[in-house]
Amino acid sequence: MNGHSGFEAATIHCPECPVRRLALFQPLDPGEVSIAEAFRTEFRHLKPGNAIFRQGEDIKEVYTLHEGWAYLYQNLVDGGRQILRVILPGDFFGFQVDMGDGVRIYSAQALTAVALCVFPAANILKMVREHVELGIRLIWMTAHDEAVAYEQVVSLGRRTARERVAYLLLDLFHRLRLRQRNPEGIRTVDLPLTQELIADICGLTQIHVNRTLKSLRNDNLLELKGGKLYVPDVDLLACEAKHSHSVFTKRPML
Amino acid sequence: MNGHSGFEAATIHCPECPVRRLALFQPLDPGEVSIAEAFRTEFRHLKPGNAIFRQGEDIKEVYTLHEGWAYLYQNLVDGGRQILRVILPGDFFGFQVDMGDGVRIYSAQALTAVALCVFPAANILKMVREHVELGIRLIWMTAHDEAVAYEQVVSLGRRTARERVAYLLLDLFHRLRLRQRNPEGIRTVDLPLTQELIADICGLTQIHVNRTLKSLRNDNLLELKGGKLYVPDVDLLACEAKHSHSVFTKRPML
DNA sequence: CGCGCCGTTGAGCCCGTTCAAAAAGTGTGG
DNA sequence: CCACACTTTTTGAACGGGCTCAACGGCGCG
Repeated sequence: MNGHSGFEAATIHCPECPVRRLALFQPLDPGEVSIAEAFRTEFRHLKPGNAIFRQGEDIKEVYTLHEGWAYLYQNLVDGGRQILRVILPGDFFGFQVDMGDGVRIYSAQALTAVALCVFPAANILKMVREHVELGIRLIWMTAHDEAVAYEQVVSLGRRTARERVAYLLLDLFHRLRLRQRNPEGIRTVDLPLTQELIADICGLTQIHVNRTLKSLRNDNLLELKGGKLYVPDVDLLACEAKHSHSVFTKRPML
Repeated sequence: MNGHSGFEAATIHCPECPVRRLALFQPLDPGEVSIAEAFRTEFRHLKPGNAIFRQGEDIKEVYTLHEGWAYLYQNLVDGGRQILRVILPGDFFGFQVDMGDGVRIYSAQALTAVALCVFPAANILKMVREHVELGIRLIWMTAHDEAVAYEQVVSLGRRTARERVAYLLLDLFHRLRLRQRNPEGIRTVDLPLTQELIADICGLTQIHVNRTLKSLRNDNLLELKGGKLYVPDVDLLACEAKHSHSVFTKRPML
């Protein structure tokens, strides 16, 4: 599912990689991109639900998601969990402070079937020291992730269930559209999230997510069924999501 | 208030700066620290409540807080606000993606009287290109801020009011203790937060923060009065805060 | 003294939760 | 193609944590 089409690891080369424009190595000139490939050690496939890494493990690798959906999350003592970030193709993830001796402070899991570009964590600092521009790129991406995290803090701290769900789906809608050939005309995107996952992102229960979606559907703001998200009017949904400023505008990448 | 003691800008030099061990330039060897000083353009004083920068403004500077308290926040359309991060002496802040042409996505404000080390934003990339280790340090700090933001996401998404307030005060207690000579023995710290500010951090109302503090006080977990926070048993409070893993342990800095 | 800010307390309401159950997919093997 | 198990979605009813509205007390300061 999700259009996975059986790549051979050996046939994927970074310079012609279709998701590269979104990824860590995007700003490098063609000669430098091969640097990335030299550092990449593996091209890995995982099934839906498989763990990529777990809270508490040593940090051995960092990743670029090549295909499919994944997410970062934390488990809680009471059995619940909070999803920290949804990862789409081209997104870089798994980078963390204490890369040397630290452990994972969150887990990562494949949501659909995924293909991953794997880089050894130990090489990252070496890479940065040898190629300063790559270091700057890494600073940029980490700062972007921080900004996105702050946006989620605002959502969870101050927005209602309707606003949170609207904001999440709008965000995903934008990010997915940018990965398409002709972003403008698109009103429907594939969205393999279950209501339970939406709940774990928005800090709600699955049941209340269901009622919230129903309410949004009744107001013709969106339609979510069978893994497809339909948004008739993006501006209307944006209004509902109440994002005072916007991470979408001037978004540096993704 | 808050022990502000009238420094002269000219008399503060980075190599002997008392908060340097916490700051951006901590890992540099003595010779390199003077680099930082060469880039610093100003040592600025602000009064309580003064804005450091505002949402929507161009990004012209980044900062290290030298003395006092400050915080980052976002205003919402409905008049509410969400505090994103509390800044203590030695903390570096104001760095953001799109440093060149972007605008602030959040505001920063002095909570007490503050003293700031100001660096021109335009020089940051130049600095990184000339001193790779400083770039690595910047990656590290940004990744740390991201981790702290994720922790707040978990708090706001999945924890009760009691847990959120307990977690916040415990976090501040830890951070403040680390800035003291003899961290172990300390049970009381200065904490100039009003209940309204705590509410804006924890995503609650001031009234409910009041009731929550009362409840925590009744259980002998903490005492907060007259700008002083007293924690009789850190472990007991940590248990209440329910942080499954800990940003405190293995904390790389701060 | 009077004003403004901050903290405290009470009463009632509402958004989102919990508990419970049924309906509607979805995939698997016979 | 159907039977079966399992996951996901839907709906109902009742509870409760945190909010709103309102009022009062304490404290610092001009």
